[in-house]
Amino acid sequence: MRQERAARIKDVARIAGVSTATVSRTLSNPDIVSEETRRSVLAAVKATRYSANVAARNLRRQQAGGVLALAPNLANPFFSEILAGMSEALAERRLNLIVADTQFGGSSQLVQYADRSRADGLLILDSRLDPALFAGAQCPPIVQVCEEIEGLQSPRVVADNAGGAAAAVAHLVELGHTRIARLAGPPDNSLTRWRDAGFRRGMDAAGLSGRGDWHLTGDFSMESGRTAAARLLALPDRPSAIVCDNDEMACGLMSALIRSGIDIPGDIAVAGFDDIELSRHLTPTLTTVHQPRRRIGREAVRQLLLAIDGADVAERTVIPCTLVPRQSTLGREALSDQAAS
Amino acid sequence: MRQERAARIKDVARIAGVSTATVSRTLSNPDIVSEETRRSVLAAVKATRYSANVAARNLRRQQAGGVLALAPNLANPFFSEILAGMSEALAERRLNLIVADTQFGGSSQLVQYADRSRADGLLILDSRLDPALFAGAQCPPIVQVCEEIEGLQSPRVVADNAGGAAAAVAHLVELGHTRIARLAGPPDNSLTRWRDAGFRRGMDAAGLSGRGDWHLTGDFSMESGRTAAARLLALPDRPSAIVCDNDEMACGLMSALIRSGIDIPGDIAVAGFDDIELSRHLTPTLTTVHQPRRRIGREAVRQLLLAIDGADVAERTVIPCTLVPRQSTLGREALSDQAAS
DNA sequence: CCGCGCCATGTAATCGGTTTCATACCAGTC
DNA sequence: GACTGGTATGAAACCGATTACATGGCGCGG
Repeated sequence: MRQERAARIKDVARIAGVSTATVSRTLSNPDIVSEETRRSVLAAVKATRYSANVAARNLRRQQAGGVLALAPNLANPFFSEILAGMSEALAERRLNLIVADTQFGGSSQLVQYADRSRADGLLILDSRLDPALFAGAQCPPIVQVCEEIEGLQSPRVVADNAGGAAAAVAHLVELGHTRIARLAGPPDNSLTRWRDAGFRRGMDAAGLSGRGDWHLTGDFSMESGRTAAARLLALPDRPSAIVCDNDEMACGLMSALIRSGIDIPGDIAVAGFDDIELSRHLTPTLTTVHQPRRRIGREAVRQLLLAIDGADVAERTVIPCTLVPRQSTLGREALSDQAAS
Repeated sequence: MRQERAARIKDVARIAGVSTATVSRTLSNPDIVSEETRRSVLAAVKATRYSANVAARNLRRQQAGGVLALAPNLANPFFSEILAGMSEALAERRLNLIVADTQFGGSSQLVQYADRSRADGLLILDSRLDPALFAGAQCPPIVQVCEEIEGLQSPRVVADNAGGAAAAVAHLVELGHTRIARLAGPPDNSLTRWRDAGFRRGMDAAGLSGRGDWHLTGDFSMESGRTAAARLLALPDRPSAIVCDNDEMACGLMSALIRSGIDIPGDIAVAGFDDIELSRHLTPTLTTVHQPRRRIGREAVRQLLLAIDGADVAERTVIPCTLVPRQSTLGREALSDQAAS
């Protein structure tokens, strides 16, 4: 059994007794060839196990055959479900999902990604990228996902960050809290800003006013949640509840508070944001705002495909979030049977 | 400002006053052109913001410019760090990482992935795929990662599953346990088999013998861990420790045991496998076997690149694992200050 | 019976690079 | 001064598909 070269369209044409044009037509648009021709071409395709050369097709069609997702840290599980949604949506259109971790290679490597021949579209999940990277005329359509880059004009698909934060406040208010603090993310981050707006909206709706010394800031890491706990404990006048800008910080905060003998939610109720897998396994389980990540990924692809096809695209698509009440606000008894949910 | 077409190599050549061949040489092999020519070509490249068309280059070079990773479920965070390692290693060679979720598209879509023109290599992380998919002569080099497909001959990069399981047993033995049970994965899974071998090796080394009724089976899900707990509790003669084939099952098992009033590790010590992020946040934190996932990803790429370059490749590369002792075997006090680690 | 139009198909241009082969030039050697 | 060898470069083939354009045949209306 000799090592055979892959069949080319010429081989198929010869075997089927037609021209290469007819083979191509049969495969991409079967209806326009006659029944008989179609049969013999398909037979030849099967016999030769022909499969079109992707590079040749892409060259002629002036396309790349794939979409590139730029994420700040692939190892972060927050992204994996978004990527899964993207992969799912792209598979329907037979487009590849190419992923790149923006922390490797530096901008010298990144700049070449903004190239029509490399990707038919860009899904940007990292707000720290320089908008200038995508300014060239060769840059394919872009959709920003979750985070937003100031100064980069493109459609965005984001979670309802404001609505989610407002819902968290409303939930606490409903439980009787009036002394509500906030552990925010970095001030220049778009997520922080939207969640900030939602927090204030929620407070206003309840007739409450935020207090300056109850506004803590972190950097989305567990460690920063831990250090925020120390600042919280040092306050002369402690809040009865705190809304955190993500689950990691909430987790760090909770574990530090618990170690200091604080009861959650008895002394302080805690709410997070994102609903990462971890949240339902903490002790106590963490009340948080769920982002439908798979759906966000799918929707981002949907918008990108629209843009690639030249259709009108919503400048901003907002995906609703839902509050998931758990023990960190409700207490252990109320939910003991749902610990697994 | 009119919408300009991207510059082609011809344009660069004209501006620099040389042929396209010289431009191509200047960019891919600068040393073989004269100093003067190089300068004028590079100036023209900069002026036109020229960037080579990827499809054209790939077509001529008979390559794909990327490597495809096939994973069973992208949303599973276990894979994300492996993918991050792959992405990192591929970036050095300027190869794309294309990811595909094997649960979408079915095998009709999958079969076309095994094509040299689509990917320069395949990284297979899913052992449930049909080896026949990769039997064609057009199939690019393959490396199997973590899991192994029986009947698919190719290099493999796997964690030291046997060694890890043996280390878990040794750890329990050292703590004085002699009555050690096992919660295994699906019997036909390659991970289960290797961990099984390691478990027996560890037991043998300690002069212990496994008991048939202490061998439970699950499917790697938390739910199956939960149902295993019921079977464990129903045993007339309970073990003092149990080694689980992954962390998810260990997690489900622990939460069900705790709800039944069992103390961990007082009544039963529990060990897992994988060291997923969750493990260090459970209560009690879970003793488990850490797999260096990023390194596994990097190593898999290294082997694949060797295979692509036609070099000799180890048929099997085993990456060492390390046991991470935590509260579920040591008790809470012993490690209370390390809860964060 | 002519001519129009449609349908199925073939011919050949085209996509944009890389690389082989040929050539011109120059320095060094006898 | 002819010859050799090496270096820098250009002309053109080539990668393998898709598709614009051309063509031939056939049915049908006038």
